[in-house]
Amino acid sequence: MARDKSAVKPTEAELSLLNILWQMGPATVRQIHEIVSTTNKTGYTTVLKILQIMHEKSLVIRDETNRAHVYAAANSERHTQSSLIKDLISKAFGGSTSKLVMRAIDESTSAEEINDIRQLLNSLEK
Amino acid sequence: MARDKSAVKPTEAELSLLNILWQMGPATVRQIHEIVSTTNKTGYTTVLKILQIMHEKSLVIRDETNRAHVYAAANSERHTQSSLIKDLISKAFGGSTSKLVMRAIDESTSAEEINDIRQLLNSLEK
DNA sequence: CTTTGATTACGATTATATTCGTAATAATGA
DNA sequence: TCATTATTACGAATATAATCGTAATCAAAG
Repeated sequence: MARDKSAVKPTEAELSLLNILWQMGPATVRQIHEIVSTTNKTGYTTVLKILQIMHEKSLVIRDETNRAHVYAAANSERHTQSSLIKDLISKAFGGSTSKLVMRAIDESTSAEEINDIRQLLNSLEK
Repeated sequence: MARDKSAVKPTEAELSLLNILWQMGPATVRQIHEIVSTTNKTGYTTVLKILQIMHEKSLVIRDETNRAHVYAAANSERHTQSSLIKDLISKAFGGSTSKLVMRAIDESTSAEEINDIRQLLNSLEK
């Protein structure tokens, strides 16, 4: 049976490519690899292969019109972030969002970020 | 070179055993397996093997005084939760805690949980 | 002491993730 | 056309994770 698309969790390497795609928008392997190689030594075909696997998993969509295929994230950054958080909340926080938030905020959290969170809470209906 | 202990991230199977250990306190393989088998069909030796690997990684400590070794989590739940969150924040939220909190709170978050979070914010110095 | 049962140790198997070399293919321009 | 270059396709190698069967070991009961 085919795995439910929404249940697909990107691996670490896949997530790093998604981050690039969310930032750049649709891009070729070459463009993506250019960014990747600024921070690590991963080879071109490695990036290509990961993108091909991501395509099989429907984590990215691919425009094959031109010789150099153009890849784009299949899901929004927001959607993916939500699913990663939900996963972590269920596996490490007994399903409690507030416990996660309590752990997320610590001495290293800047006053600015705390303010942002305060404003978010103020803007809630509940 | 040996991997930095604090950098060891439990795998999914390992985290599920840690959850049990945090809840039960120190326990034998048999006790742990008993809990595990209420929710899935994992065999006894599988649980044993994972615990042995966790011991090598220093994710658990082991009391070998008796025939049946007694395992306990090496790090607190709090500490582990913090490190898992920091990891997620850096890999999926560009290092921004407030972005994570914003995604964590959604329509499915209960009013109680929101209140808990409000109280946490009120109790902060910043 | 010896048998029986429980436990740990070990190694093999399977699955997934990551990496990259080489081959095949397509496009370009000389 | 044909050689060169860029790109994708394919398959293999390595690493880690997860699983479990079997062997070795130990302890308790008889």
